[in-house]
Amino acid sequence: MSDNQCKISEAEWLIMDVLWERAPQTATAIIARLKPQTDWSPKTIHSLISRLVGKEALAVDKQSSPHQYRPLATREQCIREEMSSFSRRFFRDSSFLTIANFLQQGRLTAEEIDELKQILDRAKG
Amino acid sequence: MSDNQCKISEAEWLIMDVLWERAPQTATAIIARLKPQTDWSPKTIHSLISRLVGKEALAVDKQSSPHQYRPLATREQCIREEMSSFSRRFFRDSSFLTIANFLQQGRLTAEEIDELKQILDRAKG
DNA sequence: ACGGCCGTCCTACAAGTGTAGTCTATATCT
DNA sequence: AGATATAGACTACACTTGTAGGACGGCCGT
Repeated sequence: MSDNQCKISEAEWLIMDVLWERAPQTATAIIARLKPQTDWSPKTIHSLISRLVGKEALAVDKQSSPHQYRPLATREQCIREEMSSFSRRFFRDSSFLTIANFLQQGRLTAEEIDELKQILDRAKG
Repeated sequence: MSDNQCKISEAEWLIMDVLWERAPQTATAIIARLKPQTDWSPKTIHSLISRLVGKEALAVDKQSSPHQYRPLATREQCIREEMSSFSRRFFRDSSFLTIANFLQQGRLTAEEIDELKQILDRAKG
């Protein structure tokens, strides 16, 4: 049971995204960065940051003042977990079914379709 | 804002899946069906069913006794909502990015790859 | 040096979720 | 018919999530 279960909530992802973009950053910087896309009070953002530290998704550098925050996992790792869990919940863990369904619902340009086919070819080789 | 926001939780999805497989069914039948895959008490399942009725994901036929339950939306509709929300949260609503990422992480057989390419071809035509 | 604003740590509180128990009427077995 | 099991409505309770507020102690500007 070596966890590694990030379990980052929807609101918390916004914080993580800011820090995945650039790290480390202070709370104030994160607040400034999120100002345009959310209407959260700075207090709310502080709370979310604390929770993320609590669930060990973020590390704090308490030496520097104000504290600096930094993600403990890469976005890729966390995304991978989310994708796995999504496949498991909705498509009985079948990558094929998952992708086929996204393909059928997706709005894709001709260029994107070509690019996806190239990815598929590389996957085969 | 005509909702249609199913917002079916993870545990509730198991109930829905049973009824999407076959409907209508009684609580007892659902409980029996879920017996192998969960260790839920029958009470728990009754609770989940009630909540689903409450959020209008299930309809009840109160004429028959015991009551018969039936989904109010198709699995396809609900899955579509989940897929949209997943794309939005993790891939800035880009179908392309979503699919490309699933492709890169997916374990696919050669046959599945070919089939996906066919889907892509049909999508282009 | 003082008044404010901000950083940190705590606390709050409602809604949603997982997981069940109580109570009452009804249906079933013997 | 009496004993027993079940359904269905309601209640319970801890944990997570969204969304803050309060207290206290520094740093910044005047």
